[in-house]
Amino acid sequence: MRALSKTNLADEAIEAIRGDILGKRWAVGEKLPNEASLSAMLSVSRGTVREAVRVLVSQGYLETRQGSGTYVRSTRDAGRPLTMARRASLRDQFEARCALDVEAARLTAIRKTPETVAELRRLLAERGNYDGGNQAGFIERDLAFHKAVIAASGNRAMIEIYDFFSASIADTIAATLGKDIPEPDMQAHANIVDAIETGDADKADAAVRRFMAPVLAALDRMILS
Amino acid sequence: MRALSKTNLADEAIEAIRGDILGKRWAVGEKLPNEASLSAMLSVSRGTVREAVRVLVSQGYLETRQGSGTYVRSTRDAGRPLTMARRASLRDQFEARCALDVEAARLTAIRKTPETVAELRRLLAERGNYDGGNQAGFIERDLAFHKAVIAASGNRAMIEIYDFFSASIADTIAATLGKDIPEPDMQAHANIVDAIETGDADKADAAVRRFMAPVLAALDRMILS
DNA sequence: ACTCATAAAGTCATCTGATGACTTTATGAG
DNA sequence: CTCATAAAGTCATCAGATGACTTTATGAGT
Repeated sequence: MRALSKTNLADEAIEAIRGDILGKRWAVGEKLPNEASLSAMLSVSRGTVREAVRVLVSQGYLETRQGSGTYVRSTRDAGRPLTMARRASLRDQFEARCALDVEAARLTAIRKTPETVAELRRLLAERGNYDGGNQAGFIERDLAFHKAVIAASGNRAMIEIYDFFSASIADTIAATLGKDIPEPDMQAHANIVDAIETGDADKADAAVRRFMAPVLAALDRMILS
Repeated sequence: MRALSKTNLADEAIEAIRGDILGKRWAVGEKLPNEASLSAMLSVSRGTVREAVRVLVSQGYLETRQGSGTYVRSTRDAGRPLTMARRASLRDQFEARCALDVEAARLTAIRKTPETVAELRRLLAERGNYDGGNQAGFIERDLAFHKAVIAASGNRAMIEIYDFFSASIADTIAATLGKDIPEPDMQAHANIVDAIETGDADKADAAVRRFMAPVLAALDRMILS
C-alpha cells in the first residue's frame, strides 16, 4: 500500500521505531536495543539508525545517554506537531489547502448570514486587483479574504488547519515561485461569494474548484519542469 | 561560553544551522552549502551534519532533495501544536475529517491503480460487518480502511492531518458517545471503492458524502439533545 | 543557430570500519 | 565486605567509499 510514497530508509526507520514505541513494545524508561542491534533488526546501517534515533529524540520520544544506551522517554503521541504535514511537498500542502477551501465554502454557503456575505464583499473590495506593486501586501489581503471564507464556515478545526498550511505556503510561494503563479482575478473571487450568497453548496464547491484548478496546474508545471 | 552546558556536536550543529535559518542568512527556497561544505564550516564530520540536517527537516525548517541539495523550507518557528484544532468540538473535528475523506477520495479516484483498488477491497473484506463483538477491534479495522483511501491519494499532508483528527475523534467517541453512532454498512463502503475504481472523482465525492451525512446528522442530534 | 539525447559533474543516501568518550559491570586485593 | 580498578558495553564522532538521483555541459544532427 505504500507503493505510491517513495520514502528513504531513515524515515522508514523512524516510523518503525516510533511504531514500536507507540505500540508499547518498550515501556517508558526501558532501554532500547543498542545501535548495532537496531541496525540489524531494521536492516539499515548504524548511521541510518542514528539519524532516526536523533529525530525521535528531538521529538521527545527517546533519550540517549552516552555510554549507557537509548531509552524511551514517552509513549504518548499527543502534541505531535504535525511534522510530516509540514514536510509534505508544497504541492501536497496546497492541495490540502484547496480541499479545505472547497469544503469550507460548502459549509459557509449553508450557514451564511447576510452579514458574512457583506463582510466577504468588503474584504474582496479591499483586496482589489494586483497592480504590480507591493506583492507581500497583496498576498496578505488575498489571504485575508480566503481566511474569512473559512472562518465563516464556523468550523474551528478547519480554521486552525487552514492557518497551519497557509503560513507555510505563503512563505514558499512568495519566496520561490514569485509571480509565475496565476492569481485568479476579481471575477473568480466574486463568483465564490455569489455562490455562497445563494446558499447553494454545490455551486460554491464548483466555484472554488474552478478557481483553484489553474493554480494547481501551474504548480504542477513548475514542479515537473 | 558554553562551557557549562555539556552538549554534543550534533546539537550544536542543529542550533548553528537553525540560527542561520532564523537569522535569514539563507532565504526561503535557497540552497544551503552542500554537506561537505557545512561539515567544514562547522568543523564536524559529514555524518554529524546529516544528523543535524535531518532533525531540522523533521522540524520543517529544511528540505532535502537527493541529487540536488538541501533547501530552506521555512524561516519561521515551526512546530505549532495545533491546540485550537484539538480543542475544537467533536462535531467540528469530525466535519473536518469528512472534508478530508471527500477530497482524498476524489484524488484517489484520479490516481488509483488496480493494486490500490484490490488493497481497498481486501481491507473492506477484512473489516466485515459489525457483529456486536469486539467494538474496539472493529473500529480499528474500519479506520484502517478509511486511512487506506486517504493514503492512496498520495497526499502526505492530508494523510497526516487525517491521522491527527482520527486519533482525537476515536478517543472521544469511544469515551463519551459509545455505540449510538450509526456505522455505515458494507454497501456504503463498497460504493466508495466502486466509484474509485471507475476513476470518476465526482462519483467518489458523492459516495463519501452520502456515506457521511447520516453520521454527521446523528452527531448533531446528540449534541442538540 | 537550434534541438535533443547523452555524458559529465554535483549532491544527497547509505554502508562499512575504526577510534574516542562515557557508563556500567566484573574483578580482586585489602 | 569495601572499594579502587580493569573490562565490557554503548553512544559519539570521524573517514572513506559506493550508489542513486539531479543538474549542467556537451556535441552531433538538423
